[in-house]
Amino acid sequence: MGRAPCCDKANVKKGPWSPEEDAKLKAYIEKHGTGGNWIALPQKVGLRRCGKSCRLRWLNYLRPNIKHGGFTEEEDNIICSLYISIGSRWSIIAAQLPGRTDNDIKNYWNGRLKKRLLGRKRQNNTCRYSSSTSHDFNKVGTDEESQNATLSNSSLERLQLHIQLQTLQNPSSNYYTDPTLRPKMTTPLLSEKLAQSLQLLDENQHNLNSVSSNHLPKTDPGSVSLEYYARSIMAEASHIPEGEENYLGTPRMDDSAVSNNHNRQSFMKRNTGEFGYYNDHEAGNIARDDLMAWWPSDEGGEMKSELGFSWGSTTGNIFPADQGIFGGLGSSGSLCGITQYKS
DNA sequence: AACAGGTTCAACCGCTTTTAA
DNA sequence: TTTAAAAGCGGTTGAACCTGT
Repeated sequence: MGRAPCCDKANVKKGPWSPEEDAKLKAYIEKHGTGGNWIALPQKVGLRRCGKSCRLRWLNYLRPNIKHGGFTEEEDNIICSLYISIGSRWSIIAAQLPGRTDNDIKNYWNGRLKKRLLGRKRQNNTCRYSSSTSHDFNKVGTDEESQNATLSNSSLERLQLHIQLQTLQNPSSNYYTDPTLRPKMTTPLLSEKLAQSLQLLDENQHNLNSVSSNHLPKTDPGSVSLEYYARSIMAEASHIPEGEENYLGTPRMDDSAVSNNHNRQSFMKRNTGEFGYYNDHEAGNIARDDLMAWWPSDEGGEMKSELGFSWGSTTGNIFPADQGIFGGLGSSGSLCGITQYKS
């Protein structure tokens, strides 16, 4: 038994909105507001539309200060970074881009940005994953369906796939020391940041083995790879002030934090998408449920894990977590190893 | 000019989350 | 605390438009 429909489907108009409908809805909301009840709104406005349809039309098209098209390079960078980091959380991504709607960003990503970033699915039977390290995906597996399924995964999964393929094709390859094995990022800025971060990791990779915490899993370097840096970059990039584009990979501390040698943690709130920082000594006060869950469980179960970033001069400066928070490692203030731990 | 295939984007669908009674 | 309704969200669809042959 399903739930009751939100409106009378038989008597509701569907399809594109006419200018008259737009004008009616816009005029009413501008004068009276939504009244906090979209379902009741169409009747008040005098529209034969579903309340959900009105809401969508208002939010995506009619409300003031909406921008359509003409995405800037900066916006591209933000979208790419966030998508790599958090996946298709369009509403959260949209929250970082004033005037943009989740629908717009989703369309832009699916229609253009993804293709630009990842290349076409296939071109002459190959996947143009990276211009410098293109792979023939037909070499991996023979089942057409499974290939398509793989190729339609998120960019993050594709990045992981890239790494896996590298490992499969060349088990002795070292992802950390051989730049040719790393996928290229779309934009020069992001690419540069990634390179910086990876370089810092190269220098500090040994720290991964020096964490003393029972909470940390053993870390397979192959699994602590690109996604962590991409995620780090995303979190960092969102806070880079204008004119300070190169600060990534160095500690972001305020004066007191520096003088007290306190490390800082970045976080992203689950509901608002808000980014923030707090110092180590505050970590225990953070409502863990507020934090973003970043990692889906392996087999499609609920998302349980959370991700913390940390950096600074100490190693293993982990949240006081007993169920699913991770160690970050730092050396010379760099963002480097970040370790996942699932509860 | 006609057609096919690709792209764009508004809108819908159905599921999940939140809210309020 | 429970439950139903509303809101929010992301995936998908399909019509309009674009581009190449």
